[in-house]
Amino acid sequence: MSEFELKMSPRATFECGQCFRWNADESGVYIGIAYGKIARVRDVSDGDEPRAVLECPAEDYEAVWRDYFDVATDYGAITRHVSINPHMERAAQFGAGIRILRQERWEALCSFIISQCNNIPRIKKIIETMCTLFGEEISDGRFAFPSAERIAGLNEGDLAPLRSGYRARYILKAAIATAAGATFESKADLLRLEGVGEKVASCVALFGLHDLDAFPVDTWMKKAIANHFDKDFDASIFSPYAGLAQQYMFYFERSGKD
DNA sequence: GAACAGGCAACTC
DNA sequence: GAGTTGCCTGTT
Repeated sequence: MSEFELKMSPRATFECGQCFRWNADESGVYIGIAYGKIARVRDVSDGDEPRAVLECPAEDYEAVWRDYFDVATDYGAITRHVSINPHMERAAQFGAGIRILRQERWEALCSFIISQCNNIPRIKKIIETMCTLFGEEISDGRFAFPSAERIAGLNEGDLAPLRSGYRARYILKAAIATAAGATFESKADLLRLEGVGEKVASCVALFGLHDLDAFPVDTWMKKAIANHFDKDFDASIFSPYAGLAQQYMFYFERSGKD
């Protein structure tokens, strides 16, 4: 096992609503699974700069985590770009150390289909059940996210234990399209899927395609916009990094620290 | 028991 | 094209 330092805040990154498979243990260390690999991340910040240590096999860092945690992007520069007014400066301060994870496309698509009209604990529960039932076991009791091919071979009855309700049909359709080799390169591509509307497509574009200009608007974002911007608000004021602005706004609004 | 929840699609005017 | 409603399920 090796250790790698990351300039990020685990809490801000994992609790800002972008991912569902990172959970803190009793000592506050986050354990997560992505791309079929498992890792631990702990906060080691001492002063202003958010810092974390990632524990994983060295080969996994090269193969998966370096890109996943987006270490090559200069977040200082793009944070300054979106800090266009005092409110955004405060939001960016509060969310300091947020990184937009480069998640797997299929996992992001499936996860955000499940997210519609659902709260985070329930979304996590459905996803974990799905992984346990259909994912590959990668270590004791820990499962990878199931492949689109595996899900595409199931039917609605197979998905019934997830209790995902009417979303089950959307999950299957997305899995079949993905397994059949459909390429989702943009939000417009995603919008053609049944059960994928503006909000879900924006989330998948931002978190699964790393389109940093995607700007998902849910009820929290509607509140944030209403509270802090004019009626003629347009996310393009943050372009081409509206997605990072969205994460800061969302995380800050939900914190109630405003 | 009814309303609601971090949405979508199909339908109405 | 703006507004309304049904949809599964779990929680309040």
